[in-house]
Amino acid sequence: MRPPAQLAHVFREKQLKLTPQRQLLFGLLHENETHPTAEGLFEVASKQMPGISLRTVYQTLSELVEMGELQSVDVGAGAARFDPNMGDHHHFVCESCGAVRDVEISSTPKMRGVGAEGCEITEVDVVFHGKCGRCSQPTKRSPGQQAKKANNRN
Amino acid sequence: MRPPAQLAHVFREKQLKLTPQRQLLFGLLHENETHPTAEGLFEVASKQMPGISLRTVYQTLSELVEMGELQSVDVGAGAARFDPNMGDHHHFVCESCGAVRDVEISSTPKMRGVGAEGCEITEVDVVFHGKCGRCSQPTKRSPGQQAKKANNRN
DNA sequence: TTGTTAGTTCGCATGACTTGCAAATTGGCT
DNA sequence: AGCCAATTTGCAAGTCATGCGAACTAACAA
Repeated sequence: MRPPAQLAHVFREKQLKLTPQRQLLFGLLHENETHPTAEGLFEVASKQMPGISLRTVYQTLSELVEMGELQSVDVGAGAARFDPNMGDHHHFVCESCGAVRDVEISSTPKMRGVGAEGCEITEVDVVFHGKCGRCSQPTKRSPGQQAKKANNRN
Repeated sequence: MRPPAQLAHVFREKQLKLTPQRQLLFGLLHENETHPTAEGLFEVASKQMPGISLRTVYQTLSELVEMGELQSVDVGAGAARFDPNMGDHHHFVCESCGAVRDVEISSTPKMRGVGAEGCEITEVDVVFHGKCGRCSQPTKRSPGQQAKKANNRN
């Protein structure tokens, strides 16, 4: 993962101004492994920069995604998650505590069957759903991260 | 895929009334391979039953999903798609024309790495993005189904 | 056939998440 | 210091989906 130190370089390269908001958000993202939502990142950012706008968080996240510095992860329910890990990986969602984890897979799946030949595949998204190690072991204490809202969109 | 003829059986089994709206929607879904959205299904249904409510379409789709007769497919952008194919399969989305197709994969991906052992996986969703055969061959005429809205959520 | 009633439909309000817009502000340069 | 285009911000608006209650009806009984 690219360290926060290269933030200035990243923005300048794209002719974007180095504002305090962007510095903060970029830093928070890279020290955060929880795949936060825009709202979640906003809450964290607000503690260090009380007046920051949720609109700015959305705006900055979109820019970073466009710049290829960040990926937006759709886990099938609720708000988009943001992930600074741009390497080849996929995601696991604990349906019990809501945590989202990066995971590697044994091999990238291939399409089979009629019609599969003519397609140009540009991206493959794999999302595993289930219970994480903590949530599937009820004898131990509950995990730190809770799913704040059920958000059963699907 | 279960034929529409079993509709009455399916509903009765769950103590649900066999209303004209449910009959229509169930039938439309099973003769439709395009993975329609609730809105799309509503438009088609409206032609055969002018007064039908979009609310009823959402309601019925939710019921069918809960009954395990239908699956809701999230392709990462825009509204949920509905798929009567409950067999083991995944999806391909053409980013050019917006079409969604069922696809089989060579093998279900497995999680690897630290922490992967303790997890109980209940579902694996794979979505391929790219260009379908028609859209990747510009010499032929354009496909019938167009993506009505860009809906760049991600 | 008619009556009863719990299950349904429907329209509107509301909610979650995200983007559009324009005024105010500010970073980067001279 | 001063300029100006980029940025931030708050609010309105958009998309997709669900909550709610009044009106309606399928299914069963008499």
